[in-house]
Amino acid sequence: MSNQNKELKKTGLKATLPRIRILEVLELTKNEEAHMSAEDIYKELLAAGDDVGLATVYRVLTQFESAGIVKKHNFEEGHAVYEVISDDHHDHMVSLDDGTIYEFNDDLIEQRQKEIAQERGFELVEHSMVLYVRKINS
Amino acid sequence: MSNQNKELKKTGLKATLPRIRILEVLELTKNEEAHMSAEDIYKELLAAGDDVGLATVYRVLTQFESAGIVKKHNFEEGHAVYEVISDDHHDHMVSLDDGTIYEFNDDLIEQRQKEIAQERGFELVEHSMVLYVRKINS
DNA sequence: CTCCGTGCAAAAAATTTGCAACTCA
DNA sequence: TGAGTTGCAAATTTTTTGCACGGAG
Repeated sequence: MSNQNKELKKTGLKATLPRIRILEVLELTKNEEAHMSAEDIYKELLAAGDDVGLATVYRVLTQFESAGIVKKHNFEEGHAVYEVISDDHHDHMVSLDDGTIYEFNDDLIEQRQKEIAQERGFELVEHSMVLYVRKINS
Repeated sequence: MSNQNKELKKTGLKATLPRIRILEVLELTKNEEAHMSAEDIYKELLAAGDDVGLATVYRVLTQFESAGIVKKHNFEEGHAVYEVISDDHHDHMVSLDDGTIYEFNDDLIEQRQKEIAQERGFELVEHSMVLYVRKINS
C-alpha cells in the first residue's frame, strides 16, 4: 500500500486513482518549492498519460484543503496555488535582486502574531508573511 | 481644483470623471478599513448615479496601481481588493468567520523583520503580512 | 451491489480586450 | 482638434456545478 494511499485513508477519502495521482504530483514537487495551480497539476497529469478532468483536480484540491493535507495560497494574480502541508512552518524572504526565495522562521514574530490576534478577541489560525529584501552593498 | 484632481495630475493621468469618482470612493472608505473589490466600487458608483462601466473600473484600478496610488491585495478568495496607499503603514488581519478585514501595526514585528533581513545581509525593502483569525468562542 | 467519485459540458465568476463614440486639455 | 479615455459587448481565464456513467469497497 502506497504512502498516498495511507494518507488518503486517514482523511476518510476513498483512495481513487485521480486522488492518488494528484497527491503524488504535490509530494514530488514539495521540495522544489513549486507551488502549483490546479491547471499546472492538470497538465502535469495529462502529460504523464493520466486521464483526469480539470474539474476533478479542482474538486480534489478543495477536498484536500478541507482535509487539511494541502494549503491553498492566493499569492499570485489570477489563480490559486497549492502546496502539501508539512510539519515545519516557515515564512518567505524574496530577494528583489535576483528573485531568490529564502525560508526563515522566527519565534518572536510567531508569538507576537498570536498576541495581536488575542488582544482583539481572535485566535490566530494561520498567517502569511513575505519580506522583500535587497542585498546590502550591491 | 479638487484633491482627487491634484492627485491624478501628479500621476500624469487625465482627470476624467470616472477616475475622479473611483478615487473618491476609495478615499471615502479608507478610514473604514473597507477594502473594496472592483465590483464593489462599480456598484457604489451606480448607486450614486454615475454611469461607469465595470471594465473601466478594472482598467482605472490597474492604472492606479501602476501609478502607485492604490495597492492591490489578494487576501480573499476569488477576487482582488484595493485600498489607497497612505503614509501610515499597516498590516492586515482577516476574519475567517465573515471576511472582515482589520488593520493593525506592530512596532515589535516591524523591528524584528528588519533584523531578520539584516542578519542575512539584506535590507528590508517592504513586506506583506496577513493574519487569518477566527473569533474566540465564549 | 451500492455509493462515492469521475469526466464532460455547461454555468458562474472574475477580469481583459476590441472598438466606435466621446471628452478633457 | 485630437490623443487619451470610456462604455458596451464579446472574449478570456479561473473555478464551480449538474448529471449520467463508472469504479472502489
